[in-house]
Amino acid sequence: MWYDVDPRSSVPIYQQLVQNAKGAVAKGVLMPGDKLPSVRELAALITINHNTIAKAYQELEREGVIETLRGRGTFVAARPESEAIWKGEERRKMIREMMNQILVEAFYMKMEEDELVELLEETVRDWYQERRDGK
Amino acid sequence: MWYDVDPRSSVPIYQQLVQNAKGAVAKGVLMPGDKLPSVRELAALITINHNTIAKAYQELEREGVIETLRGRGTFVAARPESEAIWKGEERRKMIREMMNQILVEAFYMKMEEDELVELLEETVRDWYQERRDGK
DNA sequence: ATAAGTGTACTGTTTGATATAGTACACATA
DNA sequence: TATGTGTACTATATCAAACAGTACACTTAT
Repeated sequence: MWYDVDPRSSVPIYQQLVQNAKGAVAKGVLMPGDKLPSVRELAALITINHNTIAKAYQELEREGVIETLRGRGTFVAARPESEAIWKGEERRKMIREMMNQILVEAFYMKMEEDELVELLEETVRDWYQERRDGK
Repeated sequence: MWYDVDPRSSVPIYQQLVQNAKGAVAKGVLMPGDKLPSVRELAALITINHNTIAKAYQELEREGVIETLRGRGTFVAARPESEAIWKGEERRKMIREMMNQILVEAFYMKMEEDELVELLEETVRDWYQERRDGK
């Protein structure tokens, strides 16, 4: 499930939840309007403190991935048509940083320019293909 | 300089040093055989504890980026012709994870498949171009 | 031989983020 | 009215990161 988590990982539990949820939404596993487990429910499911779940949900809401309605629950947000600018910038920066790391690691793997371009293109094609196929 | 660091960043200082050094070597700013500042020298330069510098140097050596010679100093390593397999795997895994994050962020930016492929290819081309030009 | 400079290895201590535990409140819904 | 929702507290424990200080084995230049 998308909320599976590794408590022994060096990456914080709440961050794992954020990444997993974002990934699940991006891949179409979670659809806009879908209800997420309540903080206490999910806390019981994966044996994690409900405050930790809440922290993850709050970050997800900050990023516009989910919407929370007091007393009702949390739901996958509808993707906004025109996104707030600062979030676009935040994501642009993230992509630049990730790409830089990839380039450096590729260098140490002695990867050729064309080889890397091919690998990245293939990865992107596959990912969008899987998404179209419903994973 | 490659050893510039932000003490207020959420990413640990020693990790910043590792990333920066790897990046500098990959871009050709640091060349094989170049001598790095001694741990105490660099510690004084950027006002960081020398143990923190040592920790960064040890990680860099573990990754095969630098070589340390007792009593002599630390130097940028010559790139090995055939790298140990597990390190290749480590880097392959890193690239996969980075790519996944890029794909997710691109999704939230409503980026089209072709658009993303183009962006990535351009980034790679530019990076290798800069490297050829000596930055 | 001596002194200075190298990485390394300790012993402590402090700080901040993470996670837990327990409780409480305001809100929505059945 | 009762239950379930997110949220907000307080308090505590744990761990990695960073600091401070010291010491040792090694290399090199004086």
